[in-house]
Amino acid sequence: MSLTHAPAGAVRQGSLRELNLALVLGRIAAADRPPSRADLATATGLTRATVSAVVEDLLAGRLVSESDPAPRSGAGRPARGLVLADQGPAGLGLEVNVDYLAVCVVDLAGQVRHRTVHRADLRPVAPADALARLVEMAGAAREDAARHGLTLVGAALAVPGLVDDAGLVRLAPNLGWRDVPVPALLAEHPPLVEQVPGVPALTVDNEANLAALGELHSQPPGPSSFLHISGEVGIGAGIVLDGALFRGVRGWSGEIGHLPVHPEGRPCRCGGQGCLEQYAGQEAIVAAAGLARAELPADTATARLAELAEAGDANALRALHDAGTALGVAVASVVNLLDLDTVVLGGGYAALAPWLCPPVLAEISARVLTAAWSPVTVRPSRLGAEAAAVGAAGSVARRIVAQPAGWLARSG
Amino acid sequence: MSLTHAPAGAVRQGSLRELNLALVLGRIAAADRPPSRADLATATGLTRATVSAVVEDLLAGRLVSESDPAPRSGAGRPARGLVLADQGPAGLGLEVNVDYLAVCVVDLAGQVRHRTVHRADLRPVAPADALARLVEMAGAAREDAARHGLTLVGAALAVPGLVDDAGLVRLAPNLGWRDVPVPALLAEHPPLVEQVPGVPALTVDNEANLAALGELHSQPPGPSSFLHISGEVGIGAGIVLDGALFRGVRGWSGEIGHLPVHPEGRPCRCGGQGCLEQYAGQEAIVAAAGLARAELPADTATARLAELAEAGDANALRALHDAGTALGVAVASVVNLLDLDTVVLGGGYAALAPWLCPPVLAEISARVLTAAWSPVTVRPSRLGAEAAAVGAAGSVARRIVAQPAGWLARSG
DNA sequence: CGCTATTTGTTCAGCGATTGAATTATTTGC
DNA sequence: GCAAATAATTCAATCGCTGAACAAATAGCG
Repeated sequence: MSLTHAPAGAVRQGSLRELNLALVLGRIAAADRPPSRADLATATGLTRATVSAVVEDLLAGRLVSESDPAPRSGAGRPARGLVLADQGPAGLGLEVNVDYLAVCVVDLAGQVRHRTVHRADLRPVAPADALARLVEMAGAAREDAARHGLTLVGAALAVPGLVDDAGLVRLAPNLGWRDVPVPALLAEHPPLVEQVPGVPALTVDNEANLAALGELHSQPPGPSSFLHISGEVGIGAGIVLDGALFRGVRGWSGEIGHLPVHPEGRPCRCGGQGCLEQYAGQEAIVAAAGLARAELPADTATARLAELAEAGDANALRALHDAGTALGVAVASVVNLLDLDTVVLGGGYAALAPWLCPPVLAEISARVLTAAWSPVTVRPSRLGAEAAAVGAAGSVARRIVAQPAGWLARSG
Repeated sequence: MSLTHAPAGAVRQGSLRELNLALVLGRIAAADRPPSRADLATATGLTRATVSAVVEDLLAGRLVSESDPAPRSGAGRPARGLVLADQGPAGLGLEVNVDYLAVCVVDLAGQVRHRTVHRADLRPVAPADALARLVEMAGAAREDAARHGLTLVGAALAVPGLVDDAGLVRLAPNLGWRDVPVPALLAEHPPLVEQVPGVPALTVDNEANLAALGELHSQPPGPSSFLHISGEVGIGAGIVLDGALFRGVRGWSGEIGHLPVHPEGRPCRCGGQGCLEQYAGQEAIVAAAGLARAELPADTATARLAELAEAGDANALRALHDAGTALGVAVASVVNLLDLDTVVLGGGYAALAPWLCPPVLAEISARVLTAAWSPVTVRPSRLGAEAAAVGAAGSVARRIVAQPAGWLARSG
């Protein structure tokens, strides 16, 4: 229903080809079967002649390759199928979290081609040292990628905190980071990726945002608008609207953990009262289940909760039900506000989804005016704990698909 | 930070001109002074030759006209200023509300060129009859517009309720409408507007959404992302993100009135509990202020409240403060979620803003994590009660600006 | 008053990309 | 073996942008 947006800048002569390169490549990426040139022509509205010319450029630039034709019945010359190349540009995903470092490489098709996780408590580690370790892991990842014919063209770093436009980590409370200038710190190491026009060498983003992007680009394709909630010690959300992450005016959207669910309730360290985090955060659930915190390292708390709930432990079940109800109140607010029909429970919530979903759905159906006309789906995330790193790498790869001209200009 | 979006469809030969027509016209519309062709060339990145050719088309199509040059110091041939034409296409805005019908005409520049309001209690009137009256008013508006050289190219109707994609009014509780097929009812009358390719003859939308669009296009230009809250008997919100209305998956976004602000609080007719509407809706404020409802027609309730508050009536002041606090809890949720920096109080709230803003701001600063880094502005709406009708008409006019090719194809 | 510098706007040959029709390539079905 | 059908390419024509040259109009200055 919204007005079609014109491209932001001028539409110059050459832009025409750039736009059609992106259009055709995007179609190839979105197709569930390798499309032929003729398929692309009918799907895009371009003529076959134009599609052939565009595809020739894409083949020359090694962004797509020809594959076995999609099976077809009837007479006629057989088609040649087109698929995203499994060699060529790829994205590097980095993640610093409370209890692990992760690095991964994702290719154009969204496949994870490399993954390394290094478990360690990062809270006592200085930011510069944590990043240095990450750089070391990334170096190994790059070599591995090169052996598969992949060239890293950009990196994205996920951190559990607020990041500003310049990549400065303003505040990552659970990590103990404050005002960490990530790009400057990484600039002291040799460059991780090859520069490509139109692809930033490094972006830094909130973990919840990148996890949502990971979910968006996971296979098979899901809805293009949804809410992705990362339930860890803090609770963050990534809001995907019409296939694009919504970042807000300053990039700080999705702070669902501080939605007031009991306005006169428990005080929160954010200064507010009755924030969701105080009722559905990891620590709150653990406390409500009667577990001693000392004997529960952060990274096993959800596993332990799931175990207890599976075994029918009454305290754990009650704690999860109450957390789910609080979460449902917050989710009902979001759905009333944004009219989304899909909510994905990610991070630590993914493993607890069997117990969280019912109370969340109950609150939604009780509190959302339009739920009667169209149901809301609540389901666990597809990707595991490393959704953010995969989403980070994927966001780089997607950028090449969305703007192939930069890569093509580079490789001649 | 977001990826630049390519146009949805194919970029064909002629699309290039279409896009540049929209680009140049958009610049003329956005400029605060009449720009010259040279200004447009530097602003858009196109060459002066291209801009001249594009402007020639726009002049021929009567979408822009030449005006006195913008004052400039220094030597050189004087520029010819370009402004949006005050004759040519215009949008028709229609509104059915509980206690009035409104019709208005807005030209390309966003100026209101005609306005008619007909006060009446519409609740006992059948939808078909209400629409028939509106058509009659629209006929007069069209004649008046024609005398000013304006051609109506599309109509938008604002209703206080939920509307689906096809224009069916699923539910307008305060009006007593349910499943009213507006397009079909209007099709029985002679057409209101001239058909132009790319401009729908009629769109039906929620009043809160269109009021937000009215605010977006009001002069002088404000922020491109904000929340607009229409506080009437019900409370609706229009969410504007990056200069575009966000409608949600099914077009039912902005139901802020049913955000739970006291999850275990008063039951709401929506079936939920503790909805904002029960604490900050018109009826709730009136009741809290101790006013007898019988002696207060809906359309004077807010005026009476403002009067009492102005006079220092303790009950009214307390009622407004409590309502503002409840509203602030809901607004804090929205700001945490979407990271907006501007909240506009519209509808009945506009007149009550002096008393509502302080408690709203207090809740925001207490509950929004990022408020410390960047303040949130809360202010009353600029447009009056007919914001929705003006926004409706303006949305049609803006569509011509965004897609001038359709109009130009029509008028040769 | 006349000259120069400066800025605006137009003209025009050139060029890149799309277009549509014709052509070639390759397979199925009779 | 031949006709029909579908895929992909070739090529002259056309559309719209480009860049440079040119014409128009004014202020500043001697």
